Parts: sequence; structure tokens; C-alpha cells
Amino acid sequence: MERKEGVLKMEEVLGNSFSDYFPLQSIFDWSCEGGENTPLGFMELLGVQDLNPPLFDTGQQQAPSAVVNQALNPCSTKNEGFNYQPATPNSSSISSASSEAVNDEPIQVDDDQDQQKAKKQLKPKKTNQKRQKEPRFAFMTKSEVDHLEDGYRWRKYGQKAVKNSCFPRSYYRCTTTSCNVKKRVERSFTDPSMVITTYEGQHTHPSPIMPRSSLGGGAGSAPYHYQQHPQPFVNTLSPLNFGHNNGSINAGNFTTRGDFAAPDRLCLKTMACFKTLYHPIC
DNA sequence: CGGTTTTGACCGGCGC
DNA sequence: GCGCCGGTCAAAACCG
Repeated sequence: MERKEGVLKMEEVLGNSFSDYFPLQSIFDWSCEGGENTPLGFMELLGVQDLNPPLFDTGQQQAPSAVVNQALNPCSTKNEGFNYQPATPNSSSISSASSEAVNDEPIQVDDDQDQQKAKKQLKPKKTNQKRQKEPRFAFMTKSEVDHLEDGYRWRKYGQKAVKNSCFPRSYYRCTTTSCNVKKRVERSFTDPSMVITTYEGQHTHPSPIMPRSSLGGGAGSAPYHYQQHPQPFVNTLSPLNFGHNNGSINAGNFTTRGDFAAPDRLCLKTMACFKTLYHPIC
């Protein structure tokens, strides 16, 4: 499974549906293959601190980001396809999202919905809202297990068959109340050994799961990275800042915890890729 | 018994 | 307008 230049393209792995979500293919490739001696935590594999290639050090430059964007995004010519606006926080997703939120008001149930209720007692739930598009962050992991341990507790709330794939997609929600982070887990149908995990939203809490203290005293004593650096992990990682670097809303607040012990089976090769909020299907 | 998973149905967005 | 599809809900089953 040697790939050209050791880089897996997302489309290769997941197929079209994935490229829909993740127009930026193959952002980077960590050669953790044979990395048996790499005590990399799961989140670390996501590009935390140590592994952060300078490329993703968004604090410094936008230019390389643009380069990466253009290089990796085949849709970049399609202007509407990638509305990358690095320097316009006002036009970022948060404003869009919040404005959507403004629009949706608590829906009063009227007679139409009584019928629906009669059918099945469905609340006028928030699906009436325009679904807020949370920033997403996705990565691929070579793993035998679908649901990768990431330090948070998740509750599965759905599973769907994926078109053009023989593998279902599972939907998880963070079990912490008031934290509405979601994640989707699916297995690449072109490469079943690859698990695609997509995080959506931002954790409002540190990880509830104390890692196994495999790193000596680190586990118990080391503060969560979340607490030290409440910035979203993605902002650190993403070369594009997802176009919403205004700090109000962020892609999943993926904490980096140096003491996090990676599952053994986890990740020989992990890739991260990103979806901008504005990115329609290309 | 409480939390989680399963699973069929529903809903909304989007393309045709 | 219609159908497809992704995402979500919620009741039931399951599990520790």
C-alpha cells in the first residue's frame, strides 16, 4: 500500500463522498508507519504541538496556507467552492452561523405538526432550525477499531448506511451536557483499514476521561492542555484557520494532552484534512 | 437501574 | 415538485 510519495489522497481512500466533505485532500502525512516506538497520543497524532509541521503554524503566515489551499484543492478555481477569507473574521463562519441562529426562532407548533405528532410523537425539535454548520475537522486513521478513543465520552445516536460504501457511518455526540460536539465515524470503503473521523463543534469542557497513567506521573498531574490553551486545536493545526479565526467559534476544541496514551492499534498513518464552513460540495 | 447502543422513521437540504 | 440522501430523533433493547 505504498502510495505515491507516501501520501494518501482522501479521495482515494474514501471516495467521492469524502471529497465532498473534504475538498482538501491529503493535507499531510505523518510517517508513523513502523512507528511502534512513537508514544504518540491520539490527539498528538492529530497534529498537536510537537508534530506540528511549520506549515500549520497558523500564527505566522497565511501565504503558505494559500499555497496549500491552491495546491490541494482542486476546486479552488471554482470560486464559490472555497471561500477562503483569511483576513475577514467578520465574514467568517461565525457570523454566518450566528445569523442563522438569529433567524430561527422557537417554532410554535401548529396544526400541521399535530398531524405529525399523531403519527409519531416528534418534537418540533431543533431540526426546524437551520442546522448550524459547525466547523469540522476530519482525519483518517489506520485502525482496526472504528470508534477511536480520544479521551472524551461519546454516545452513539445514529448510524447510517453510506451511499457508495458498504460501511456504515456512525454518529456520536459528546455525552457531556451542554457540550454539543459531534463526531462521525466511518470506514473508508476503498481502504477498509482506514477510519475517517470527523469532529464537529467545540468541546466546552476538558476531557472527562483520565488517561491511563502510562506515562508515569504525567497523567494525574499534568493539566489538560485544554486548560492551558483554550484555543482550539484546529486553529493550531489548520493552515487555513477554516476561514473563521475570529475566536468566537472554532472547529473542535481538540485538546492536546501530552499524557494521553494512544491505543495500540491506533494509527499507523494519520492524515488530517479540513472542511471550511463555506465549502459547498465541489 | 441508569447509561449506551440499535434501528427504523422522520426531516430538511439539495439537485434534477 | 419530487426524489435522494445525510443527519437526527427516540423507543426499545442491551449491558454492566
